[in-house]
Amino acid sequence: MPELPEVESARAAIERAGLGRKIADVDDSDTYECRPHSPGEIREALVGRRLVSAHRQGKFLWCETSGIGRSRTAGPELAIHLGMSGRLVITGPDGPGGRPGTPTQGGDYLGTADPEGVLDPRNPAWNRFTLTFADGGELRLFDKRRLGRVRLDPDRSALGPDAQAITLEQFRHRLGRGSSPVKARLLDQSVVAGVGNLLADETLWQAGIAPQRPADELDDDELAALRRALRKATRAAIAHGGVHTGTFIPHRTRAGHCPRCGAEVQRATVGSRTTYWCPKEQH
DNA sequence: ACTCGTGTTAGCTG
DNA sequence: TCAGCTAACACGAG
Repeated sequence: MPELPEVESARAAIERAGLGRKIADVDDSDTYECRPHSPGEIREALVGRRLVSAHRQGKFLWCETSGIGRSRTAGPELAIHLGMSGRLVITGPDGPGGRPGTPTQGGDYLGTADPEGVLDPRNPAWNRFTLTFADGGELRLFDKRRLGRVRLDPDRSALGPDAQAITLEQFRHRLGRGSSPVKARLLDQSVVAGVGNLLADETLWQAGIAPQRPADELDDDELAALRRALRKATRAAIAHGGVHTGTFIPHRTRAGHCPRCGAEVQRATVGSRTTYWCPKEQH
């Protein structure tokens, strides 16, 4: 279930296994995830091109594409947002014939085990978008809940600096403004890109700051501590393969206890999202 | 059986 | 302009 770390691993997988392969066909018939493009529009734009680079800003992922044939004119950017339930599946040149869950030559199935075989490309149920490469392999967006998005030439102008790359000065100016709860600021992708609900709770817990504090009441030291905690939590989550590996996240349950002081964690809605925090350590 | 939710966005209201 | 809420998406978990 994607937060920033899963998006980064998807980006790295495209870089490792998806670049340079010629696009022979595109299934963009899901009018919801490919909206506002009409069916066939993305296929028309991409057939004959290759993905040449993969980028990420927060939870937003996009690829640059090549010209067609010897043309040096670059193609459109292809953006893929995983939403809340999307996963990328990249298969190797031996394509759909590979056994489900088994890495195929030259590519791999992303994510972990697939005992039910739902990632098998022959199971069409939740495949929302597919690039078929000339070598027979595929890059697919697999998304049960249909919250993902695919689009050409995305507008990134409203996206804030990436959570890992944001400078202290940027962070102070963007985050420490407004009367909203500081957690709402953290979750606002136009303020800082990449923080989801779980990562926000982990970060606030690490920094010892209560989620409902008005953002403009935080002093410089608290904002610095918050940024430090954000970068640390993000880095750790990427290194360990997901935000679930955080210290506080496993204790985000009813009757959960703070892993440091043992106090019972509080639960409330902050910034329209379910929020857990330690009332003893977060102020 | 029923409620809730790791994300985003459009649209509305104050 | 800012801030906050709701619906939509569609399924799994508890």
